[in-house]
Amino acid sequence: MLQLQAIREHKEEIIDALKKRAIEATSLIEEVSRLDEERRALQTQLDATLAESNKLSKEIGMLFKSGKAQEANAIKVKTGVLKEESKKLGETLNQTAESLQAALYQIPNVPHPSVPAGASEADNEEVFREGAIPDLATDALPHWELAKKHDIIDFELGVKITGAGFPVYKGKGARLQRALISYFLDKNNEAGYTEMQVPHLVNEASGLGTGQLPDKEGQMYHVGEDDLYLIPTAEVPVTNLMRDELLNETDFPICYTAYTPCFRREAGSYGAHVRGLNRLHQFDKVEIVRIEHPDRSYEALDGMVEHVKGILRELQLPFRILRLCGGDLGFTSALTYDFEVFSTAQDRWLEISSVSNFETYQANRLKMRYKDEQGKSRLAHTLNGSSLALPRVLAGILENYQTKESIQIPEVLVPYCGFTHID
RNA sequence: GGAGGAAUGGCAGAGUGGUCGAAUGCGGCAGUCUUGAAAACUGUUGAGGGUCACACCUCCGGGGGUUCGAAUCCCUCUUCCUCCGCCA
Repeated sequence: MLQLQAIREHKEEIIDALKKRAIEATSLIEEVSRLDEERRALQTQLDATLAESNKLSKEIGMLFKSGKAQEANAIKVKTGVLKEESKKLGETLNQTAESLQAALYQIPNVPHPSVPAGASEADNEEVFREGAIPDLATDALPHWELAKKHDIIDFELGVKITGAGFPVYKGKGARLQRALISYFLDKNNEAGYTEMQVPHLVNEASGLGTGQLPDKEGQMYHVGEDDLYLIPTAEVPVTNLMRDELLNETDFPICYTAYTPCFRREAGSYGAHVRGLNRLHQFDKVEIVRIEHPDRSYEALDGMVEHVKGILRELQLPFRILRLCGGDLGFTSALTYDFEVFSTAQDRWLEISSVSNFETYQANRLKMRYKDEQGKSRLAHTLNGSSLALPRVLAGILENYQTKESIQIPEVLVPYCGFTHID
C-alpha cells in the first residue's frame, strides 16, 4: 500500500511512474486524494465535537462534586446532543476511511526508476547471462520423460491421491529434492540468513500484510472452516514475523531463510507450458527475506542477486537475469530481477527465482517500522527472493545433465545426495 | 471439547467510574563525574491522526454496550495461562 503522504506530495510523479506498468492511474489517485481530504475534514469535525463533549463532561463532574446537581443536569442536555452528533460523524468517517483503504489497495507499487516501461514479458530487459548451454543429443528428452524413464517422479500417482499438479517424488528423485533443500539452506545460512521454520498456513491478517489479499485470494487455497490460507510462498509467514514491530536502526539488516512447500491454485493455466514440473499446485522452495533500512535496500537487493548467482554458478546451470518491465512487475514490487535457467531439452527459459525490493509498500500494510536517529518512526523496506525454487531447478538439472543412459548429479550436490548419477 | 484465570507503553508490572496516556522498575536517549569505559547521579523517553507550529482528537487485546464521563462496569470474539478430557 502506498503511503498517503507520498500521494499528497508527489501525485503527478506517481501517476507518471505507474504508466510504466501500462496502467492509467489518474482517476484512482484522484479518488484517493478526494477521499483523503474528505476523511481529514470529517476527522477535524469529529475531533471538535468530541473536544466540546469532553470539556462539558469535566464540568459536570466538578458540578456534581460541589453539589450543584441542577446545573449539572442542565449541561447534560447539551452533551446528549453532542453525543448524537459525534455518533453520526463517526459512522460517516468510518465509511470514508474504508473507501479510502479500498481505493489504496487497488494501487500497485511505484516502479523503481530503472524499471523499463512495457506491457508484457516481451519488454523485460536481460541484464546478465552466464553458463554454457550444453550440446545435447538431438533426441534429448524433456524432464517429464526423463522422470518416467528413470522412475523418479510419478505424476499419475499424484493425480490419484490428490489431483494434477501434485507430483510424487520417488527414490533418488525424492533424495535429490531433499539434497537441494539442504544445499540451498546451507548456502543461505553461510551468507548470513538465519534459518526459520514457519507455519504453512496463515491467517487473513498475514495475507493482507504481504499483499496476497485482498486481490489474489483466488490464487491461494483457503481452509474455510478455520479461515486460514495455505501459503503460496514462505514470503508470507516470514515477512509477517515482523508485522506490527517497532524496530531499532541497529536491528538492520534482518535476514531470514526458510524452506517451505508452496501451494498455488494456478486457476486457469493449462497447456503445454505447464507440463511436468513447469507449473505445480504444490512445490518446494527455499526463500530468503530481508528487512532493511531504506537507505540500504537497493544495495541489499544487489547482494541478494549476487548470492543467487553464486548458487547457479556452483550448480553449473546456464542462466540469465531479467529486470522485469513495468507490465510484468508484481503488484507489490518496486524492482524485480527474475532468474531463468535454460532448459535445453525444452529449448526455453524457465523462471527459477524472483528477487524483489518492495520498499515501504508491504511495510506500510504490515506496520513494520523502526526508530530513526531523531527518534521518529519510519517504515522499513522489505525484500525477498527465491534461493531457490525446486521444481524448475530440478527440471534444469535433469535436462541439462542428461546423457544417453543416466543423469549426472552436479558436483556440489553429490555430498548431499550420496550418489553421483541417476540411472 | 469442559471448568477457571488473565490480556495495560520497547519490555516487566501497578491501576480508585472523573484530576489516567496511565505509578514504578528495566531498557533507550542526553548530560554530570571519568584519560576512556563501567558504576552512580540528573534530566528525558509510548503510538497514531491533526497542525507551519501549537491546540485538539484517538488508542490500555478486537468489536459492541451502559454512563454526562470507562483502562476500570456489562456483552461478545480472539489469544495466553492453570486444571480436566482427548491425542501425534
